[in-house]
Amino acid sequence: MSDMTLLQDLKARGLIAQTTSEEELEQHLAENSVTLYCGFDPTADSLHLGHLVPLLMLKRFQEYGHRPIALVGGATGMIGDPSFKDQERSLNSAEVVQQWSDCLKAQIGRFIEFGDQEGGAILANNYDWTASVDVLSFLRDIGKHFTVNKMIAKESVRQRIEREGSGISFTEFTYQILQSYDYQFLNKEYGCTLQIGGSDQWGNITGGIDLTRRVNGAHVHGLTLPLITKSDGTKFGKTEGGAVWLDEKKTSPYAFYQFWLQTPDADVYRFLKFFTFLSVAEIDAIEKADAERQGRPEAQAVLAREVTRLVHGEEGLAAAERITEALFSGDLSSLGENDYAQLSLDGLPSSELAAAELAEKPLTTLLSEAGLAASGKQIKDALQRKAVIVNGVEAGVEDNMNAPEVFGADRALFGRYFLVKLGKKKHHLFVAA
RNA sequence: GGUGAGGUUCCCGAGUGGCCAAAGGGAUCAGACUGUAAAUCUGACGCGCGAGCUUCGGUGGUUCGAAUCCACCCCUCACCA
Repeated sequence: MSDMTLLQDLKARGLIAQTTSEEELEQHLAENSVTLYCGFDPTADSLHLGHLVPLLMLKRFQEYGHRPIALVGGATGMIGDPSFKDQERSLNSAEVVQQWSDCLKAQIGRFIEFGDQEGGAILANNYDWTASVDVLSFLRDIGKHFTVNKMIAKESVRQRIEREGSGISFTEFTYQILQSYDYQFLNKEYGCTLQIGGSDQWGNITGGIDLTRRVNGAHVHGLTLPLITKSDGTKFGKTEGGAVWLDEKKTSPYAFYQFWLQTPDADVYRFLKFFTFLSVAEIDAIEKADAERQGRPEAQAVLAREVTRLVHGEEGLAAAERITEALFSGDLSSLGENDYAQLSLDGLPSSELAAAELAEKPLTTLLSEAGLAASGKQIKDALQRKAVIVNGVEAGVEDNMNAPEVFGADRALFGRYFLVKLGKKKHHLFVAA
């Protein structure tokens, strides 16, 4: 850790989009062990990469001696945040939100140190203090402090109000009040004086700051993180299969590792600053070394290693590296029988192969069912381009109806394994039943 | 409740009786080139190995033939009440 202040470090990493008065915040952080919070609404049964930056941000604050509160939005998740969404969202049932909240709680626990010690984090759920508030109290005690004029003026909902072809329900419109109430409550209850969130949360955060001042008479702060963008303009955090999740059951450590390994050069140094705890100086050194070397940069490997370790631990990282080494070294013969069993345990996609089915199933069906492509058409395309390799042997279109031979016992490794490669990066292990 | 504008394949967006599985763009996937990068070029892109099958908010109807015409219904938006 360098002798920079926290804010200076965050700034150097490009992790600050906007803050309330920077001098005041700097001073506040210098003089106190600050209690801060960040909310995570349960919109799925797992957090995904979009949540990682704020999550790590809480950790960064904790490392500087501050106390984070991770807030699970059991209440706000029932309403739906309209901020910069161009469409009204459908509501999830109470049971589902409840269940998702529990999932998030379990995940968040892995990133931050919880407990009673100095700086020990707190895990909260806004459902606990929101659910019991009755409508009249809500309207009189909280709603009275908001003017609709101001609420409408917020950029985060303006487009929904102005834009033709959409609208906003009263329910979603009320979201900002609910979130503001959280801040006010946490300030009163835990002395929380800083809220952080994505840049889309600025409107909600300032709403909470105003409410806290009005109700508690306290001067509190806000800080937002930049939206993570990719240099080519496509959305960050998506792969072919959709979002990259933090839950290892939804995105295996191997897939997670691969995601980072494939980071474009143009983004990788920025991402190192966002997603790892390596110091800015160290990252700059890597960048410099990469620039001087010809060929493949080191940065992606470092990034993949660091982030995978953060999210999946040493074991997850080891598994991911084992598979990567086995599949991309180009040398299948180095793998022993046990290694194949381990591959599937480590999270390489795999499935069983029923010999009886081979005769009637074309490869297109077989491989698309295994998840190597979304449809048989795509498999066909790959076959035509010689992009399907089974245990090192190319399969072409003419083999399509020839599964019994392609997956013949004589071609199996150790009598039962078939490693199928589609394209450069997709692998699947078939095990003869 | 009234008036007007709309609902097209993942997204945007053409298409107003056959030449439409439906232009164009984006996203995505694969090939070449590379470094499991970018850029570029090529191909695919509703489903099906195939014959073929199922789409254009919904349901009926007109027609040899409908995404395109008609009726009713559902939904969205805007303005008015």
